[in-house]
Amino acid sequence: MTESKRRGPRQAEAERNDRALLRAARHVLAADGEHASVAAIAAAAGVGIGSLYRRYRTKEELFQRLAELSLDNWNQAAERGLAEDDPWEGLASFVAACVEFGQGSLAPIAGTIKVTKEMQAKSDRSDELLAALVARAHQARVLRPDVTVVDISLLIEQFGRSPALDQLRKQGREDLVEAAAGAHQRVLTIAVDGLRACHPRPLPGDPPSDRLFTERWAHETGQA
Amino acid sequence: MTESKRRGPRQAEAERNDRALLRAARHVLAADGEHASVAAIAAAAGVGIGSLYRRYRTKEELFQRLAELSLDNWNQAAERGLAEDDPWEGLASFVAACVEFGQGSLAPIAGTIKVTKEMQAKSDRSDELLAALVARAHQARVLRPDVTVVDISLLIEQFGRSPALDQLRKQGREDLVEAAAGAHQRVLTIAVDGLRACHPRPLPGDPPSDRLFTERWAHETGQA
DNA sequence: CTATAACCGGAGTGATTCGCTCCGCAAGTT
DNA sequence: AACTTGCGGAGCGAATCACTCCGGTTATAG
Repeated sequence: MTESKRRGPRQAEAERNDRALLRAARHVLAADGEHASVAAIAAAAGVGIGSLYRRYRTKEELFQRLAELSLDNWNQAAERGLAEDDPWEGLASFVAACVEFGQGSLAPIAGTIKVTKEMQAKSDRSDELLAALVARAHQARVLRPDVTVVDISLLIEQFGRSPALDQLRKQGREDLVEAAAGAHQRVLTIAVDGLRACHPRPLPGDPPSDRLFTERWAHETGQA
Repeated sequence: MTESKRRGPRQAEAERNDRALLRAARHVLAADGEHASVAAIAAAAGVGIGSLYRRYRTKEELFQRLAELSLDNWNQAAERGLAEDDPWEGLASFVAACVEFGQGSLAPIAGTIKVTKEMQAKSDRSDELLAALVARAHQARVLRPDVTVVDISLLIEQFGRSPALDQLRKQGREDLVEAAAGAHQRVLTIAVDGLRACHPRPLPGDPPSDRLFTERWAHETGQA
């Protein structure tokens, strides 16, 4: 074999484990918050602690990678949404994709993430993409007129976790996890329908400031 | 004074502290999940650890009291909602009251609560009250026809916590807490509007099973 | 088959945090 | 002043944390 990919006998298993780790980290982070332990993450992924530490030198490094993946997922979902013809469906599918990924699971560790220049660029791009999605929906008059970009972000964060799902998963009730996921989808559908332009009454209070997001992330710019 | 109430020189301070403790416990539980420490709760309430343990013999006893308060609040809110003339306003105000109380903050400790006969009675009553609220809204044709009692419960649980609010509170950014609370209200208004009967399309998936709730609470019946 | 390289799992380690106790002190009452 | 009641937090053993280290296992090469 002259392939440049395979570098070891158990490379395939290693890649599977890596994916399982990142997925498990989201779930455990959602269930346990910022105190989520590496032991719990490794156990949820079905791998040993040693395997986790071979890939990520520290817990922070794993979380950093998770934050990067989350931003990538956000941007990809937004691009797919903009590629759709229907402005409403584009926005709705974007919200659904972010929720399904579990975008809200990293809220508890937001303050511990180092914002590198690379991350900052991705974050800026995510702001632009969401603004474009919202503007397009407003122009098509399918989105409630006083809904802002921040409202959408908060809605995604609010639904980015499911307390019922988290707890059932931790209890090991895998039989109910699917039902809980379906129920979560239902409630999300209800909330998204509340964004439609058919509701005449204005939203209460002032439009929310984006400081509700910017102030929650660390701003020390390390190196990429 | 022949009053039977005052039993000591600092009784008033003690009552204030007790209220502050219960309030702080909800906030810390929301922010830290099931691993919330008594030290964090006492600090958030502005009292010493000793004062906490004089009122509650163990951490579990405090959580137990919190669960009882939560059920009481639920039932009182439901009764107020039924007392309103407008079926829609009655349901909406019930949901808002439960969300504001932070009903969702005890989801992480649901599995650790002992269900006494007293609690079970209150829980049964809460089921009846919510069913009545929902049935009345359905009969008035103001509630989306395929919305069930479980959907409403999940919506309340979903909004019973605000990740942004929790994190800002933990960071001590009291200046932004008010703004975050207002923003949370906005998003809740959006979601509740999604419950209105004006949405013709059916909800996805099967109606959710109430096992999503019953299976998450411990069932060992201790004594009241 | 054997040898070897790559990767695995988890027991062990020092440091930290946990729930909880105990006690000296402050604040009211008489 | 004497006394009662509640206060705060230092300190304790136990539990848990992030992380290291190494003997075992699996897949390929010869």
